[in-house]
Amino acid sequence: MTGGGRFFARVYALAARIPRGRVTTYGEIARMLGAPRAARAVGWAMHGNPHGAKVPCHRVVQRGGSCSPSFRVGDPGGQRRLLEREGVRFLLDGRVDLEAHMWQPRLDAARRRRRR
DNA sequence: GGTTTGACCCGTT
DNA sequence: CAACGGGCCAAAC
Repeated sequence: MTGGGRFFARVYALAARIPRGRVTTYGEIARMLGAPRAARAVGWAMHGNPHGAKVPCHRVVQRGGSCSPSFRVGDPGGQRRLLEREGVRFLLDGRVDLEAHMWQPRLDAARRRRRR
């Protein structure tokens, strides 16, 4: 509501909730926040991410599953390496298999309940 | 308080 | 399939 840049805070909070080995898209985050057109703003929040490693921004990819074009962690393809390290599988095109790794809070919660 | 920017998304060429 | 342009939104300058 009111005030201010709660938007960023919400983006960070949501991104921080992304489980390991799971990914989501900027647009999806925007949608969860109630602003389906604010994908750009989400990317911006990540750009100014003050929380550092607290917010796994590397788990946020583009809609098609491709890694962010300007994502630099010091090494080219660093994001992919990080994701692969978490067990995320990549397609031959170099894109994340969203079908398999798209973060779905609902399913994740259910999965936890089953202790999967 | 208007202008610029930016780690996006989608339709068209 | 790659390139281009327009739209949308929220912060920084």
